[in-house]
Amino acid sequence: MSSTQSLIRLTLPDGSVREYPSGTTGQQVAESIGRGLAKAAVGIELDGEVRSLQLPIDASADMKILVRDTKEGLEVLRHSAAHVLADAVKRIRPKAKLWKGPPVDDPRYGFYYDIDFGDEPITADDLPQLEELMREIIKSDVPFEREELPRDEARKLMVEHGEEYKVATIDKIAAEDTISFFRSGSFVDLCRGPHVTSTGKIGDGVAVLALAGAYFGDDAGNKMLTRIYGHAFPDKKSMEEHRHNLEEAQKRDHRRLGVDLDLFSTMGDLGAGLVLWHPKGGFVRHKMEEYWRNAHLAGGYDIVYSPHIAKADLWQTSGHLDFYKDSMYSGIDIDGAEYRLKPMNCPFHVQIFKSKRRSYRELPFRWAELGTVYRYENAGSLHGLLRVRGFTQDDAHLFLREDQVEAEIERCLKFVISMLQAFGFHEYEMMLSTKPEKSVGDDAGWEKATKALEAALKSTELPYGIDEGGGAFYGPKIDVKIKDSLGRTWQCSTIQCDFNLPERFDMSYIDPDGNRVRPVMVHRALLGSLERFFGVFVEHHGGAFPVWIAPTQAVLLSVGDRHAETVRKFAGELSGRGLRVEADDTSDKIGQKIRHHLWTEKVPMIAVVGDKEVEAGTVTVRSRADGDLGTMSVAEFGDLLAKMTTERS
RNA sequence: GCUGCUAUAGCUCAGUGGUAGAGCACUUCCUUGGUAAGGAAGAGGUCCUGGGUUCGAGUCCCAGUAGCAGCUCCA
Repeated sequence: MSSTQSLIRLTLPDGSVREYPSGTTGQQVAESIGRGLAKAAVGIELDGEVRSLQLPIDASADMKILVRDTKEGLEVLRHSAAHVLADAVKRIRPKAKLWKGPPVDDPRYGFYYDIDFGDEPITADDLPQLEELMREIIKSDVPFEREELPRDEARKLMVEHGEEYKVATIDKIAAEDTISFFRSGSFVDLCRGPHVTSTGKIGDGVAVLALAGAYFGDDAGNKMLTRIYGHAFPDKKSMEEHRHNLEEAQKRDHRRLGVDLDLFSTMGDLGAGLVLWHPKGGFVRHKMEEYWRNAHLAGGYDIVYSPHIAKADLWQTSGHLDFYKDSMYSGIDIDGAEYRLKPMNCPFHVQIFKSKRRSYRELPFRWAELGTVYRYENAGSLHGLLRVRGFTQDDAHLFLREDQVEAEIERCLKFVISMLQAFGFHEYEMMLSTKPEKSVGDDAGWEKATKALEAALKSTELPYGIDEGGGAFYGPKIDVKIKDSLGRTWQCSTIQCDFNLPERFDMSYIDPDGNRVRPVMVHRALLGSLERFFGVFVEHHGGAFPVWIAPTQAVLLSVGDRHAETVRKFAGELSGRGLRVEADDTSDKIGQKIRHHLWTEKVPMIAVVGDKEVEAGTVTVRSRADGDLGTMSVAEFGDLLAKMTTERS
């Protein structure tokens, strides 16, 4: 360390400046400020760089002490927990070879460690033992000691330990970078850090959660290693809350609710990734589509339809066979020509455009279709309704003159937001993706289109991010992510400019001077895939659909058998008004009926009919969301349901 | 596609190489009641499919199919 005892000046976040001898460690600084702080500290930020507490500081800098419950502090905590997990693993499998163990930003897991177990694999049954070992290591409170080694010594150390992946990592570390290790007791791991000062600082909020495969180097061409997922929180209580949240998410899983509420199924003999819509799920989807169609017709769109298959030539011209052949189903021979199932709707809409000569006076065209497409997805990526092989896009294509682009995109984005709000999503994350390295179309076109997208984003006055180089090869795009009731985000909506297809299909319209001019093409989907959106919608509402879209809006319950006739009569009156109301005239007890309809079947409203109600021609209403709504006439109850239906609540 | 795990009643799941089980749901009966489970009886099975080992396979082995967790991919 520095032999000169010069002083360094550290500026803390509150603006105060403290002087220390050069070489003072972050830990010592924290202790000098306060014992409580020193205890909570897990790392420091020095001029914006996160570092370990045990490192000496040898220059003046802005310094922030990271405590365990900040974002940066948690990363250090979780990184250290990963290190302890590796230590635990080596105790039960000394021959295991370590690859990497970073903290991760995932709602379910805090960190993982990728390990090659060779011919001594572990199973899920070993996870509790690993968690127990981690707790022991944490309890023994062994110091984390950081040391730097010259390259050849570092290499030798890892070769001695049989850590071939670590040796490979060392060989990849740039010459000017230092090679550091962290020791805790007898365990040593090549690691950049930062780590907490001792294992005890990790605390008792740790868990070992799951086991999975992961490619070495995250490359599908490489060998598959075993990934162990864990989590670490500042305290035990947070960990318990996390487990509780995982359970809550499980209860809302659309695959679970799909079975429980009899909405849809994907299993059976029809083939993986294909969906059967049962009557109730079909009804909800029907209501979604009905709203969608009406909104499009009101919003200046025309509705078009296209077939499920087309000649391979069309997909050759569009470029799909060149770019996405692996994801397209193989050809079908029809009268000696090859046909393909459609993976997208756009070429058909282009064909509609090309079916006659188009004038500048006709533009813009806004053509929308609920078009069912088929894509071959890897078997392992299929997931309920969220990732399937046959799905319906709420697709539309705009064909525009250049002077219409900006206004149309703004109109589009506003439409996206109103549609998402109609389905109960009110929080968004929007992202503008710009020109990637490989692209078609000239720079001027890209710039104009990107500006038009950005102007539309600005007009919404909502925040958005920019993904530089994240656009498709054929044009820039806006993606909208929605946030659900559990705070998870889902990408559904997209607005994409396309410079490729108009070119490939040689599209044109006639301008005022009689010249042929290329139209601008915009693809957009509001809900994305209906299957996927339905899945997200189910999870967002936990299966408890709002009145306007619920398959059954209300059930009338008879208290005793003598009310059966009246309850059927009342339900008939309400059904006659176009409301989806059923009667439960069975002789179950009222408590059981309420439990069944309101809680198990998640019907939004129930109404009880007993002696009093028969006498007065009323019903006593209870809402799933708002509880007891009191007694009202049958007509009033009908008005309430009708009002909720039109207001989409 | 890859790694690992799983497949028994409508659902959730027990099941030790030797006669197929439970809870909930369902049907019927009793109960006639007032806002989150009244009682009794009954019915319900291609133990995923196909091979193999064995006197004998739901159970062990192999393959396929489907699902789960993750990785890779996602126009």
